[in-house]
Amino acid sequence: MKNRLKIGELSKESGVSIDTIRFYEEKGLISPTSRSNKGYRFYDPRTSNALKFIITSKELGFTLSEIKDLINIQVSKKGKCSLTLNKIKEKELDIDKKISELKKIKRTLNKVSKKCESEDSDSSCHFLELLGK
Amino acid sequence: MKNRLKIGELSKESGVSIDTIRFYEEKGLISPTSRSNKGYRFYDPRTSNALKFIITSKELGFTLSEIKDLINIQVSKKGKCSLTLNKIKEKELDIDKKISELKKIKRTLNKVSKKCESEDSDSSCHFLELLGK
DNA sequence: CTTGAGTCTAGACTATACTCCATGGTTTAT
DNA sequence: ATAAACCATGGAGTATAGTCTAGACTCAAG
Repeated sequence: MKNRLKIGELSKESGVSIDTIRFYEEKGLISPTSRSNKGYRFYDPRTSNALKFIITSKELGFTLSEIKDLINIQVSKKGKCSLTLNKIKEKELDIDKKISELKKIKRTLNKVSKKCESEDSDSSCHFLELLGK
Repeated sequence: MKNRLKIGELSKESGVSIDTIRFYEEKGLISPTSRSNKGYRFYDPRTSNALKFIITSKELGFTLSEIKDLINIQVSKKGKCSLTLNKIKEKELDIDKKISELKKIKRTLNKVSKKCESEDSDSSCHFLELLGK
């Protein structure tokens, strides 16, 4: 495994387009570890994991700006994190909320399936009516 | 409680702006149950729940088009759902995936907190390096 | 019965997150 | 050494999801 990748190689590794990689750099989410003397970007292969994390997080409803905050969390010496512990706890609560909302939607989908599979189903019954019941 | 709301009342109930309500109507997510003879929209108060569901779902990373699909799931007679059972099962799997990704991020945040709180924390340690470990 | 708040449509404008050129320099394989 | 493939910058264009404005109509309270 190469220890540094050009942008096209990183793109293939991660599945993220070259344009998008440069766009994320502009937005401060990732950056090349160095540049060639002619300006070519060189990346640490682990940047591919960072890109996959970005894609996943986007699918979970985080904005690029929120993802940037997550990526930039750094453990600092003597228990003083750059992003304070309180902010981290806040993010954890956000995530708990998301998980419980997803579970609610899942329960509703499950109720719909069950009703659909049963014989006594009722044509007037609607997703929203089952939600939260 | 009134049994029909004008758009401004629905907006106050739901916390969603009038413009956005009309925008969601244009996109087929919601609609007024009737109109006055002069064209004023009248809503069932339950539309407020639909709007709240839209907002929550957006925060979970669903697009308006996906939310529209969810809202329009209808249980139909004799076990034949308009959105087939297979599609519903697919959605359930999507949701399971989301939940497990969220749990992974939460575990990582938790590791960061723990490391920050402990004395042996290491200034070079980074969110992404803790992710997935 | 007027006046201010609420509503209508249509269309322009904005933010976020890309995506696609154009133009020009660089690397690499033959 | 030269063509094909790759990379750079800058700027224009697109999709999604709103948000705002203009100009006109309607409703409700004093």
